[in-house]
This record gives sequence, structure tokens and C-alpha cells, in this order.
Amino acid sequence: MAKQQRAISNPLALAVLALLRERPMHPYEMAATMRERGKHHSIKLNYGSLYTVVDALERHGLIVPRETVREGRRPERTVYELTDAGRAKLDGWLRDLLRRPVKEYPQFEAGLSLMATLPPDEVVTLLTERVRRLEEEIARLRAGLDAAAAQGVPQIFLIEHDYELALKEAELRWVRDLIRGIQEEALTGVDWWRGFHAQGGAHRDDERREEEPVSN
Amino acid sequence: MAKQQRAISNPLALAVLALLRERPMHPYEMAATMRERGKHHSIKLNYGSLYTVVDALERHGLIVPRETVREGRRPERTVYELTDAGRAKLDGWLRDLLRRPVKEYPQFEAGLSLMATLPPDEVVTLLTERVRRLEEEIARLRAGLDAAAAQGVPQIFLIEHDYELALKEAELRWVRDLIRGIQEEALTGVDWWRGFHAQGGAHRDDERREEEPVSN
DNA sequence: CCGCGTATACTCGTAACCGGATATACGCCA
DNA sequence: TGGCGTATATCCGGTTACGAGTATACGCGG
Repeated sequence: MAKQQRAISNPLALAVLALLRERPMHPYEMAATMRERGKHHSIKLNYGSLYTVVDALERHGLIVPRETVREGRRPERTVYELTDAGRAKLDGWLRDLLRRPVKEYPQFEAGLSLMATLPPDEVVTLLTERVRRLEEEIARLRAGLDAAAAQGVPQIFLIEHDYELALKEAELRWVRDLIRGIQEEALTGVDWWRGFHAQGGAHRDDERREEEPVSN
Repeated sequence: MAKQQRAISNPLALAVLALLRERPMHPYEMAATMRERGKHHSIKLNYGSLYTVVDALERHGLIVPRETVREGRRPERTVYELTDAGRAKLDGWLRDLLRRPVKEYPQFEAGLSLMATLPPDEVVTLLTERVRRLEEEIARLRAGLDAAAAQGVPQIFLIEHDYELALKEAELRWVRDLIRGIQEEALTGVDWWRGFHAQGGAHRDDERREEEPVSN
């Protein structure tokens, strides 16, 4: 029954469970199937992690090796199958994921929270570049979705890309607003920010020290 | 000059660099400062990672210990300061973060891509619960932002929360649309999905095997 | 002035992660 | 048939991540 170990949190493990619900597979085949179906765009896949995750699932009793075969003199393949516990875990985990939003830490948010380290004019330039890139990505995503639709691929199969698209569009709108907010000083604090960088940008609200000549 | 090691990728390291640009600090103080300013909402902070990251930064020559003091018989505190390389790294990294969107893997996207594993009616229930939770989170976020504004906190200081809010609102709208799309079968493929689960939900498009009686 | 909760400041061990190696087989062109 | 690019499969080793533990100091109520 696998006593209390640290819970598996890598979503790749969820994908493994879902694949094994369809039929027993060996790890490499799981990876190939994920690629075929484009799932590696929504779940980070790399071989190292895959084998680690499969081992962890086995330790937890969620999957078991069914057979180890060797065709010719290729490396052995270990085929795994789902246990009942694994099936239950899959359902429970997936329900959780859909039901409750989890706190995440997108890198852009980190960038924003430290943004004031750079002077406002430069930030505007950088964000403008971001806008351009976002537009490109959105166009690419939309084109992919349209092409699939034209070929008759059902939309639920690509629903995660639709979500991605919606979020990127929202980000694009937001960044455009932010740029305007900085340029027109519509946001409170931009004046302070500008002033802070205009005169060398040392110290924040305490004095002492006047070494550190803003070398860079 | 620190020869080619694996690049540091944890955004917490970026926060450390940004804090040390203000003034030399010891790790615990960095954590305390981040908490004070609410940065731990946008950058994941925990002590284990903090010390790991500080070591890594030192190895890379981006920060150096300035002094190790011991007050009374408390544990030693090692105060670090930024090097020129560190200052350059901070600027470069931050520019990158603002300039180019990076591919990320939100958990909900993983959930969506495996959603069809569950029957459509259940998914509707789960998503409805998500909508409720999203509404709560949005209300909380907005209230926090309003309260801060009322107290005269400049908006650029909380810009990352504004971003978070915008994304959550976009997600909320999207999930509502999805629910409607499933219920009204407006999305292509929902009929197939419904039919698939109506009759036991075994196999996908290949036959063989009729064991596995959908135990759960 | 004694205890005890909280704040200060790190340290450690176990997992997890992940970028390459590694090793064989197969197809195909010259 | 020889060679080389690609596909098949897995493993390894060094980082990284992180919860939990450790140990001292301080404030304050009784």
C-alpha cells in the first residue's frame, strides 16, 4: 500500500497514468504517443523526468511492470500497466486540477515585480518588443487551430491550445495598457519612478552610502 | 570568471540580485524583505531554495560574501554583496524576462489536455466549481488592490497583482465559455466524447481486449 | 524570574529534475 | 555492402528544490 512518501506532483506523471489507462506501454512509447498527440505542448516532457516519474509511480504502487521484453538485441523494454490505485489516483488528481485553480509563478510576473529596477523608458522599449512577439505567437497559434479545424480535427482535442490562445490575448491587451499607462503617467508612481532613475538611481528611501557609482 | 556551469534559472536568484543592488544583506534578511514587500506572491520563496540559490550565485561570481558576523551566540550571518558581473546579470536577465514571453506549463492546461478522460457531465460540474473559486480569488485580489490604492500605495508597486488579476479574469471568461460549449455541444467532438463515455469508455479507436471492466 | 511562544538564522537529507550520454537497429543511397 | 542519419530505448550524474529540523535570542505575561 506504499506508505506515506512525498506525493508525486509532476504533471507528467498524470499523463503517464492517462496513457496507461488506454493500454499498457513502455516509457519510450508513452513519450512517442504524447508527441504524436501534441500533448508535450501542454505537459513538459523530457526523457530524464519520464523515467524518474515512472519509477516514482511504481514505488507508490500506482503502476506495475507487466513484462520486460527484448526484441533482437535492442535495450530491454519494460511495459507497465495501471493498478486500481493508479486508476483512482488518475481520476482524483484530474478532478482536482479542473476543480481548483492553483497558485503558479509565471516568470513574467517575477519580471514585473522587479521592473522598477530598470528605467521606465527602457521598460517601455522592452514591453513593446514583447507586444510584437506576443502578436506573432498568437498568429501562429490561431493559424494552427484554424488548420486543424479545416482538417476536421474535433475542437475538444485541442481545447488546451484554445486556452493558451485566450490567455495570450489577455496578456497582450494588458501589456498594451501598461505601456500606455507608463508613457502617459496614468499609473500612480510613474513620476516617482522616472525621477528616481533620472538622478542616478541610488538608495531608495534611506540615505547613507554614496559609493556605488551606478557603474553599469 | 566562473567557467561554463549550468545557468541559474530560478527566478528567486533574480530577486536576490535585485535586493543586493539596494544594499548588502544576509539571506534571512532577503527573505524578510521579500515578505515585507509582498514579493513572495510573485516569486516562489522558501528557505531551502534561497540558500541553494545564494550558493549558486556565489559560485558563478555574481555575488560575494562581504563579512560573516555573529551577534551573541546566534548562528552566523553571512552578508553578501553584488559584484559587477552580478549587476550586469541582473539587468540582462530582467530585460530578457520583460522582452520575450517564455513557454510555461500551467497545471490547468495539463488538466484540459487530459480532460476527456472524465465524462463530460462531470467535467461541467468540476468547471463550475472552478468558476466559483475563480470569482472568489478575483474578488479578493481586487479588494486588496483597492485597499492599497486607498492607502496611497503607488500602482507600479503592485503592478504584478494587476497582471495576475487580468489573467484570472480572462481565465474566468474562458472557462464560462467552455462550460457553455460543452453543455450546448457547440464545440465539435463533444458528441463523440459523450458517446464514448455513455458506453463504458473502453478502448479508443482500436479494438482487442475486452477485459478491464471499467472497475472504478 | 521562569516559562513559552515567536522571531532569528541557517542546515541537512531526500527527492526530483533534466541534459546529455549510451547502445543497438533500421532504412536507404551510392 | 558500407556508411550514415534517424529511430528505438534507457540510464547516469550532477544540480536543484524544498520540507523539516536545529539552535539561539527575545519579549512578556504571570
